[in-house]
Amino acid sequence: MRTALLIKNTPIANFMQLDIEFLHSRFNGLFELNLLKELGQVGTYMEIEEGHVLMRPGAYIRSVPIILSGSIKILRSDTDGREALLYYLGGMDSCAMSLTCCLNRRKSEITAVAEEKTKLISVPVEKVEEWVSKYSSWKQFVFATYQKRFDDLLGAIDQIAFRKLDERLLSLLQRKSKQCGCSVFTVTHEEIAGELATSREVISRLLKQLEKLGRVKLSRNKIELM
Amino acid sequence: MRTALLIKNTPIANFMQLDIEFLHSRFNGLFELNLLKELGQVGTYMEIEEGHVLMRPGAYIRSVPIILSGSIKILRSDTDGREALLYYLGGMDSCAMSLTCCLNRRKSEITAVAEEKTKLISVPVEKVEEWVSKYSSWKQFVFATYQKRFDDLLGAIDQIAFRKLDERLLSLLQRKSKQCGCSVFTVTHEEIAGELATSREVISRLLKQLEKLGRVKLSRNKIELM
DNA sequence: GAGGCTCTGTGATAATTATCACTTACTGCC
DNA sequence: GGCAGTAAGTGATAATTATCACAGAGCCTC
Repeated sequence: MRTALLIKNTPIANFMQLDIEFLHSRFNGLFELNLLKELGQVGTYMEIEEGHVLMRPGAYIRSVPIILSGSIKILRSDTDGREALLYYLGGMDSCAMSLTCCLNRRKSEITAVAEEKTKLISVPVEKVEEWVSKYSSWKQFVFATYQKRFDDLLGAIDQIAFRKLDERLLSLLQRKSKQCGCSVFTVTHEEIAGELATSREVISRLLKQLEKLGRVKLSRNKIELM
Repeated sequence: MRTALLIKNTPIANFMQLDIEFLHSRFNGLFELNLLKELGQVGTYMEIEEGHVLMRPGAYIRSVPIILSGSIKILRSDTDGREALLYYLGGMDSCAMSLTCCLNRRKSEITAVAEEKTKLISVPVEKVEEWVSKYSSWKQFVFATYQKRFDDLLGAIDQIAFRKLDERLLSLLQRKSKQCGCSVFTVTHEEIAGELATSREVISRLLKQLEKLGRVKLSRNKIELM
């Protein structure tokens, strides 16, 4: 069963207006003042619950997110339901896929899921394009986003192409631990299997192996990294 | 031995000045006239022999190529010499990695090899950046390049993460056949193994299997796709 | 036509990963 | 406490991929 994500499709909470002080404190230095003003007018603040699916393959994308806090994981899905983790989006990150899709009016080719409670600003597609010409800081931001995601994808390919599953598993656990800022985190073997494009049994076994080596401690829905 | 590529490092031939008529015929509609003029002044025309290595991991990149004809394959290498094909660059394509590196003065993280005799224009790094602000057609070109390479990488991940080696092999052969425009092409099992991040023996066996199925015909340095 | 080089074929075997079919464990809820 | 539902553990077995160790084939050169 790879549809575990789908049933956690909890609603988005806390829409609110963006005031300029808030934006200024967050984006000062990154975006110019006029851009911040426009962002305040047309951007939408959102809080996304953990597990919420922000984007699915085939869906049209009408906005680009800028993550303020929390994290979003981006997965690639193939036709028969298998998945692979591409990368995480964290603070001040944005999504290259949504940029591409917005700028070209294309459908999403990835899945985006909130890994934890996440706060973000959503920018409507028309502005994404308009601002590229209008604000040099936005143009820089868009370039930087492409570059970061490109690097992330190269990293994903390194893992998938060159590393064995046990190594990939360990580095995924380390990333998750880093992300939540503590050594113990909530995750099922099934979910990990999805991110590493393999099956649950395989992950269960590898985890048991790691536990025997004293690298992790396992319990239901939870993994502690030693 | 994965260094087969290195020994084919034949020199670049035929530097020449670019005249405006030539550029116009190639880029008409894509680039505006003033950009074409500048391109003629600072761009360098090159013909690259098959097998020439244009770029290696760790090298600084001082120019961005625009491919006029032929094709370049882009490989990712890991620390212990293994390689994986990322994508091909063909007509009017450019390389996102070199853009990223140029714009950030970073070192290359990929290998680029001419798959066949290739003609290209090389644009110096300073201009790449300058033109993004100066010419909207260049900005569009850079965006489009990022987007295309991003898609290519997603495609590479699909193959590596979700497909079995025999399928990947077959689709690689099909791509090569398409590239050279004919059903028979020159390649060694070793080279294919490098592109698919596996070993020569594995490829030899899979090819034999395909031959038994009547999908290919094998001979030394050559594969014919049925 | 005899070496020498690279490329290819292949047996034997191991390591890794995948699948099937269960069992067992944990949690929440009535 | 009993039941339902999800998560995790595990044996058996298969499929896939990797490695090692050669043998033979094709081709170039002297």
